[in-house]
Amino acid sequence: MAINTQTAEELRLFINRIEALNNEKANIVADIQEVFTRAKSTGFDPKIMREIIKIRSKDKIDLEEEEYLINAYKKALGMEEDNA
Amino acid sequence: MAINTQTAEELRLFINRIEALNNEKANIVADIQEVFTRAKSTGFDPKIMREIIKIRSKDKIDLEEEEYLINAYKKALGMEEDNA
Amino acid sequence: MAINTQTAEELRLFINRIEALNNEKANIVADIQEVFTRAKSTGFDPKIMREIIKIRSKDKIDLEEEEYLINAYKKALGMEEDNA
Amino acid sequence: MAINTQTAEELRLFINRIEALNNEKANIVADIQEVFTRAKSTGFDPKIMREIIKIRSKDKIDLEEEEYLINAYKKALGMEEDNA
DNA sequence: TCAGATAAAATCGCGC
DNA sequence: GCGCGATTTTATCTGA
Repeated sequence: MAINTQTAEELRLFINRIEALNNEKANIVADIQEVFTRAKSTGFDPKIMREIIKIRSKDKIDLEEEEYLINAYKKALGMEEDNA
Repeated sequence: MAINTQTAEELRLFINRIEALNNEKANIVADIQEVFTRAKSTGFDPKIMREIIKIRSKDKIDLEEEEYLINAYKKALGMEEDNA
Repeated sequence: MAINTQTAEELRLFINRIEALNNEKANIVADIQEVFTRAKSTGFDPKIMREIIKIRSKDKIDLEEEEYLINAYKKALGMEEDNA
Repeated sequence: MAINTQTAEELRLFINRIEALNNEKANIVADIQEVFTRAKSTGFDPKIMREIIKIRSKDKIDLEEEEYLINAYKKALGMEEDNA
């Protein structure tokens, strides 16, 4: 075999570590799913919840820039702007 | 073989027809991609364009309902509503 | 506003074109659905048909992929790749 | 407003929980990144490592899938499935 | 920065 | 009708 024992062992450790972290990640993703499911069964709309979470995670400047662009495009297309 | 010639031929025709339609669909998807790419190189933001297209395809009532919910959730969380 | 008449017209053309292509795509998707429906009423199982279509589209790709993976393994083990 | 104090508190808890889990997830993703970076600086190719990890996670799934596809073919040809 | 790959999210269709 | 699984669409990430 062209690869030496030392190197093979290092690779094995890296791979194992990443696979363990991937498992942890999968567990957390499952937990998140479960919270959304419980929230839904309590009567909350998961889609709106995702919207809220997204808004809270984005900083205000980005949101304003995005909204500004949307309004500019709407106006260019002759659509009415948000006035609400 | 357990399946008769007549049936096999029918299946073959259905499959062929679907595969042809899938090809047409793939071509159209590629065309859409190309338009987005050209729009981008002209200076338009594809993400905002997608937003606009989504807004135009949704009817007004759905949008208002969604916005109403978002504001209700924001208020429940002590976040400020959109007043812009 | 940030978008002048010239630019607004360009944007309008891009959006219109994409919306038209989206409509074409929706029509084709509906056609595909209709073929599946007819096939089903003829006695074929749509799920199995989808499997067959998937297999047929993947067969060629899989062979190439397999060769690629073999080379990846070899490389990871310090063996030389096929260059043929 | 449509959401009373009790309900608002429930919503707040759900959102907080999800945001906390999202943070944990982000930390793990950062850890994974860091392992790849260290492995790369040790001389391993991250792309190949990803391939290996993918292969290892798919190996078992692929075997089950292959068997399933064989049955799909048999069924499509009117032959009986394995029931073992 | 950009295209191509990867992962996440939304949508659709089935069965219970 | 509602969750569940599969497909498709969207967003993020990586390497060139």
